[in-house]
Amino acid sequence: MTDAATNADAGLRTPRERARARTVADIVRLGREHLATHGAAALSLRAVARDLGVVSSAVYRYVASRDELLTLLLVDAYNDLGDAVDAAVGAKSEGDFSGRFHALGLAVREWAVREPARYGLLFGSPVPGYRAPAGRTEAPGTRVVYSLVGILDDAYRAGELAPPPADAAVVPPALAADLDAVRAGLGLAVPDSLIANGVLVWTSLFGAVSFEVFGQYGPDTFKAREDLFEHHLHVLAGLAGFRRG
Amino acid sequence: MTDAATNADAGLRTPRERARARTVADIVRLGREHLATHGAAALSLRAVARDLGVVSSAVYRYVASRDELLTLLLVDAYNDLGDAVDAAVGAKSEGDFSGRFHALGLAVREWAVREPARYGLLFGSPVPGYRAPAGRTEAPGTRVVYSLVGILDDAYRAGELAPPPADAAVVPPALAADLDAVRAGLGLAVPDSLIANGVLVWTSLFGAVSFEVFGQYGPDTFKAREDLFEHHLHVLAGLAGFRRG
DNA sequence: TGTACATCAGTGAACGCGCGTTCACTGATGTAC
DNA sequence: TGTACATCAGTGAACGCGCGTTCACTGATGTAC
Repeated sequence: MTDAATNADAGLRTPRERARARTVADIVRLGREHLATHGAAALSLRAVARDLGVVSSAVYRYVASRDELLTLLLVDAYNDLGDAVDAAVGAKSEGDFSGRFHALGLAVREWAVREPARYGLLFGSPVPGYRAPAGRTEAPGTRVVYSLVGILDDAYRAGELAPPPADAAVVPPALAADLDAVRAGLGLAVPDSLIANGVLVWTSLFGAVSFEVFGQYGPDTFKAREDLFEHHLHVLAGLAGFRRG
Repeated sequence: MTDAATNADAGLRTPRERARARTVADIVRLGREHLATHGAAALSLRAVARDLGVVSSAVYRYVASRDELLTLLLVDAYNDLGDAVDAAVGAKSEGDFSGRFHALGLAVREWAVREPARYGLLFGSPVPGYRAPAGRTEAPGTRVVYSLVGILDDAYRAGELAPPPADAAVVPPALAADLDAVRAGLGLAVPDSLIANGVLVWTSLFGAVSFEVFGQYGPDTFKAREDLFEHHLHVLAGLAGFRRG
């Protein structure tokens, strides 16, 4: 039994409910595999039905449409990535903010390299014609960035983040308003300049991962990709405000 | 007559050759529009033929296959972006390295915002099942990064780039070998640590643009997107080695 | 405990659609003598 | 300058394929009395 099926079974009474949950989990798993080999745009309910050994109309018992399957896969992928990041961050001690930051970055990269198609679904070009339904993907989709924000805010409160030099801390008023809203919405203590840098660190982390996963570096230029990424993480840590150490 | 058709006509003698070049340019233009509205994975020769007002088999006179049309569109988009970047950089005086750097970044973002689908084709998830043929996309595909590298190397030679602090300049040997190969291949003067930072600046620039274009920020969080991007560019300039100014 | 009924999973056929690509063909445009 | 021939653009039909989704249906599994 797969982990997904085990999870899906939790708290379900009747055999029918359990069988149903297991079938939904199978559909998600097969969709995942299909995604990995053929890409999101080519994801097809009929192909999933074939792999499931069932006639194509039967999957409509479990999934209302192709778009809903995509939503399930999106949520599944976000949670898988979120779990990987949480596990890596949680393995570091609570006060080791810099260690947690590095663990987060490495976990994102590792997951992306291991799951390039699912990473592409989450962070690549949007799937044409698909719009995520309101309220289904927001929570799982923000897990990583909230974890990152949490680490930086905790580090700041603990006095371990150095604010950027004054001349680099100037933020235009319209942007300051956005950043204030972020701070208020998430209950943060970090000042504007560090939030702004944090956003850059966030986008840069995913930019570096995307370039590697999407093949922008070309096949030969960088052989020491782990080293390159770790160097990037090191520099980004400095950008985020961590003092050298 | 479109610009593309004008360019395609250059140096062509006979009316037939000119008509042919104009038709190929029309096909590329229609493919571009199709791309913008339906995405790369949905790009279809039949749809292009319909828009061209011609039976589907007729386009095979001009384009050997769907994959070749994709290649044409890839090259077309790379060159369009490259032209936009060259124009923006060229508008700054030769010695204004920092200005050139900012112009490059802003031009990339502006082009991407104006052409999200083509940007996605170049920098999003790879098109499933498509592999660029060797030798067709490399040159146009490297225009922007070569421009960036040129600006940074020129600035370094002019003494306007400060190398990072010694403790941030440590590069592991395997990565140093990659960076040495880059330096030798491109005839650069910049030291390892600045090349490494330059790679991060490059990926971060596209990471920031991709987050904005692919909708990762969410619809509401940042209203002052130009300000945010300019702030990022400012910080990235510092990372690249430009002194504050 | 047994029976009548409701619920549900899965079938198979069908609808209407779009796709890439091939092929034999018609007619118009260009070229060589 | 006129004619015979070659080249090329575009047609229309066809091949075989896959897709999402609907619908009436059969049988098996569960539930209420």
